[in-house]
Amino acid sequence: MELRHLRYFVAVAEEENVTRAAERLHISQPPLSRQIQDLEEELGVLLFERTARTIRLTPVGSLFLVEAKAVLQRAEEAVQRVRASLGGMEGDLAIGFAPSLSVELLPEALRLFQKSFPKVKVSLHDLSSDEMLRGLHQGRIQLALMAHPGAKCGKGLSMVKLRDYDLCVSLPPGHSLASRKALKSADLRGERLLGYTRSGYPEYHQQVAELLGSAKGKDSPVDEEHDSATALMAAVESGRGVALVASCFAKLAGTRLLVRPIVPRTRAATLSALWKGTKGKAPSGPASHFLQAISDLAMQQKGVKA
Amino acid sequence: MELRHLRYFVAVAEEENVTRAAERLHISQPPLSRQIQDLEEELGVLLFERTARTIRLTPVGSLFLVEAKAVLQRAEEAVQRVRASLGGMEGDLAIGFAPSLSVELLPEALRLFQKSFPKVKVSLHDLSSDEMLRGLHQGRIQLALMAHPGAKCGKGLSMVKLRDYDLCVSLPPGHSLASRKALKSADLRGERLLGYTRSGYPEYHQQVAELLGSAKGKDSPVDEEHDSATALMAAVESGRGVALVASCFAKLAGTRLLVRPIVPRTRAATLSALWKGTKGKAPSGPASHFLQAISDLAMQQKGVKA
DNA sequence: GGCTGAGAATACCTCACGGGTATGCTTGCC
DNA sequence: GGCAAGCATACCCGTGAGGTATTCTCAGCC
Repeated sequence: MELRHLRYFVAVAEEENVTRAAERLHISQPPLSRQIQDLEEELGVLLFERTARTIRLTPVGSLFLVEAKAVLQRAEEAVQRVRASLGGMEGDLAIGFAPSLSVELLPEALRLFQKSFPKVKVSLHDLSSDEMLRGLHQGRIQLALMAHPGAKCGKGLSMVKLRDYDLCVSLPPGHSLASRKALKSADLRGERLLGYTRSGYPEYHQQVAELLGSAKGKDSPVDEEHDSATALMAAVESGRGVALVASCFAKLAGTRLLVRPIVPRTRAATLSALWKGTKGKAPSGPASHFLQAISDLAMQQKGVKA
Repeated sequence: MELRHLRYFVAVAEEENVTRAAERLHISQPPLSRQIQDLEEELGVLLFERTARTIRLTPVGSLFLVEAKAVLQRAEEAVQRVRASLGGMEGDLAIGFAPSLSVELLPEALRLFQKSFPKVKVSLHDLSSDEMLRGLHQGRIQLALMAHPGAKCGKGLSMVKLRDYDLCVSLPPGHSLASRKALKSADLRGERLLGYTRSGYPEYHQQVAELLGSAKGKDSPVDEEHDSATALMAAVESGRGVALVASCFAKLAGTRLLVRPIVPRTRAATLSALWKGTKGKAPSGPASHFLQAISDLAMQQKGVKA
């Protein structure tokens, strides 16, 4: 029996659903089923009652849930204590970040992290996606917070999704659509559309094209391209048009601009964390703790939203 | 971090010697070194002070030793509790055993086991080595206690060594060599030598031949062959000669025969436990607990001897 | 009752890593 | 200085954890 078995068991027990538990653990469903079966065999005990569509703890399983949590808790404590005895971890941590996407998570995560590891020197670097990937490979940054890079992520890097953001429309205050709580894609007909540059944000353009089609009879529905969130914000503020942005743009814009959700909900972007190392392996050093902090936070916010 | 890391760490910390710890864990030294390094890296803490020839806990390491033991303890407890909640494990356990070799360990191990698992029905089967191997494959026995089968163990079986036994000479009381505390191989010159059958115990014959060479100018130094310990005992008792036997024969013979060690010490046989399953994997069901009990006992007796 | 979709189990494959062997490196000791 | 004890490094191999594709089962629905 390994701690892995206990972590997996707890996830399944709490979700009462193997598929969801697998998502939470960032593995796929079948291996999780098998690990649970292995655990049951090793213990010689049936932990779950199964029907074809449901899985629920047996009484013995409930007992073992308490026990398993206690063991994991104790293991966590052991690690904490030995780390604490060093007076907190020291070291440097360089993080690359996409400001517009990470605005909701990064500041709070940073605050949490520095509370636990005050001696770690964190440096933040506003970089493009390509720069981040290069920076990771070259070791100039240990962690990157950026839009999900899809398949082109390259070898030697690991990744977790942190948070999905939906598409929204950003308007200047006083705009004719400002009174609406939510907007449909049809509402944008006739509006001058501002957006990010196609070269720097290809996924963004794909999403926008899917939403609006070639309804406007052009290659791209975007009439004017800007290369950063701040530039886009200024352009919208100046009244040159409206912009399709991710929901977290709202936080960035503060009271300068209005942000209205698109219905039905459409994915704009996924904030992911990347680091150097073979897939599935946690980063080393302070980066692992920062990742822990920001994932916890993301999970928490997700829970609140749901 | 997995429980494996903690088990390994505890072994190294307690032995203060990677090589010995590896033996105790039944793995080889280099992978153990690596796992310890992995653990240190993951914790971000130096657990051991190393010189080229020694390895000793750092102060932090000592702290973590306490913690690691506590975690393992807690995990063990978790398993015990959930098993206990089933009112103790039930089931059947068929064990094949070589009476002469297992006489020192088996009765005591059985007693310990039945104390913890009173509901398990244990059946003992006095079998030849070949019968045991077949029995394991066919599932007629779940565990075999027999002389170490060397390479010819066959696929699909796992094995651990439990205990080594040295060669001794068994004499009838009143024999001319009876007054000696220990015997050298030269002392046996001129004695009529009784032993086990060559077909049933090839390793035994090899050991004996190595000890005595062809000093007696024959194919084998053994003058008379018997196919069981009880037969051999009767033959020696009747005064037909002396027998080379494993040290545990003493327990079997009680006061009927004398048993004197050979110096220098020579390996006679190794008692091993075998079961069905891929290598390195513990047996399933009650067999795993019986194995646990008998290994613990063997370790303990070894400790006393050393 | 047949159809469909949700969700667990099964089958089979892949590759990372735990473990093995061989070897190197350091140092205490005769 | 040669030797041996003992940890680390280099490299190889097989196992098994995890992935994908598929099947199986049943609840809900028409």
